[in-house]
Amino acid sequence: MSNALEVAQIAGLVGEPARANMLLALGDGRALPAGELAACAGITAPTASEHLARLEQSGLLISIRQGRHRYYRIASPEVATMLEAVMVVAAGNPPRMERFRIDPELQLGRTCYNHLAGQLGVAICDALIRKNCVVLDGDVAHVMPAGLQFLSNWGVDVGRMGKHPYCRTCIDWSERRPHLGGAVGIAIHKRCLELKWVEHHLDSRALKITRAGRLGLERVFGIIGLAR
Amino acid sequence: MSNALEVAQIAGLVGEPARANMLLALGDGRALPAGELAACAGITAPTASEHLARLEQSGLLISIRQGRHRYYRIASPEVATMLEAVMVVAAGNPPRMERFRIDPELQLGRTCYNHLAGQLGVAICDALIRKNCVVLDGDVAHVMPAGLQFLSNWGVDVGRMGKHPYCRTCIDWSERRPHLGGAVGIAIHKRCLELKWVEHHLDSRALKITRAGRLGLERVFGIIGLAR
DNA sequence: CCCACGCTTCGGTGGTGACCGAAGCATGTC
DNA sequence: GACATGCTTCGGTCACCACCGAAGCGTGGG
Repeated sequence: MSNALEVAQIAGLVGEPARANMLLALGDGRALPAGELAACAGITAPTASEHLARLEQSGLLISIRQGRHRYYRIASPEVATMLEAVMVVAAGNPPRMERFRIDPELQLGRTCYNHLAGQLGVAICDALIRKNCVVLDGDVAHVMPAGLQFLSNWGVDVGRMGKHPYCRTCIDWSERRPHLGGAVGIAIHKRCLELKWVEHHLDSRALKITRAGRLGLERVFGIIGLAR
Repeated sequence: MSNALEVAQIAGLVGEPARANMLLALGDGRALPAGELAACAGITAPTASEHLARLEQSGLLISIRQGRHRYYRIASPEVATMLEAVMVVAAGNPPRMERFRIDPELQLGRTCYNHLAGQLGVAICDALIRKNCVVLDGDVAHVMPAGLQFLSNWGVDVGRMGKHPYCRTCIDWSERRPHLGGAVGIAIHKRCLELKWVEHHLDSRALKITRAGRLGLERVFGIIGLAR
């Protein structure tokens, strides 16, 4: 069965402490830069780069370049499922490991390196598409004239951010829907913080949507019914 | 996260072609002896022995000694799930691998090295327990006087099989219920063949239950409602 | 335009582990 | 009791690969 070779290859990628560390660090759906993953694994940048390249080539991770950083994330729900299944076995049946699922705390809103992710990030992205403010095109998003106007009215000056990663889409495996990254995504996040629509919770990733935020999101973006 | 070490250890066990071959060969719930697994993997007995010992020690496989053979099988549904999850990733998303589930052909009845397994094996074991013919005790089964009588009436002389592996229980991960192995299990299988209650199907593992078999199983054992 | 920073590529080193042959042990068979 | 069979243990060999330092490349900031 030549199949066993492929199985062994995939499992072998996970079967190395440094790589396992990196994969587990990405387990909550975040995208992390190579350098940080190297630190997680306790190895130097060259070694990490080698590992990450192999993980990407084999389809376990995907990466996007953003400036001089390169963000890696889990490639698909299938990969997440596999990692979870390995964790279940690794934990031994009795102790009954906590699952490799996204923390409920993070499900609603979280930051994905400076921009909004989770259900909130997806909802905002959807709203902007519905309003013809942005148009998705692969992994980039084009901000339409209506979008410039809309965001400007809301207090985000998108006009004078000339840098390359203008507006990108970003998908993590836990939500299978895109949210907005890039400079525009970062600006939206910043504005939400200014308006106190969201506030950072516990650690720096989880976001709490405030009462004002719920009202504002409904009034400005037409977003209703976000899970509590 | 020390957890990553354990994850890597488990995944690393699968991440070796020889071991992956052996695990996949056991994927349909059978129990196979070490020598046969060595052949599956294309390695010599010493190497296979080493691998199998590690797989058992880590809880991926369990083994029973039976005479001078040692039968290995998948230790738990969790392990099977993990292997399946790895196969899904290994196959790449597009080709959509056939699942690591028991062949439906084998679900109803199959042989587990000379004795009956699958739903049929479990049903017979249940019936004998219900009739107070056997009592399970860990991985051995005691045949009660009523059982000697019952089996003798049915045409199986259990009295003069004095060998060690008299009657054992055997659980494969696909059915989570025991069936009978050992000399008694083998004799039952043999008698079913003599009576033409079952016949071998396609390859040598899948069993077909004949019309006479359904009638007989109901009349003698009180077994009804086996899936078609 | 130059420097700082993050990532990648390149060689070279060291340790781990897969593998086998030979010998040993247990079990079943004649 | 002697032999065959199946598995295990033991040593030794070899290949692979994780790892790092140094150098190279591209991007962003001053």
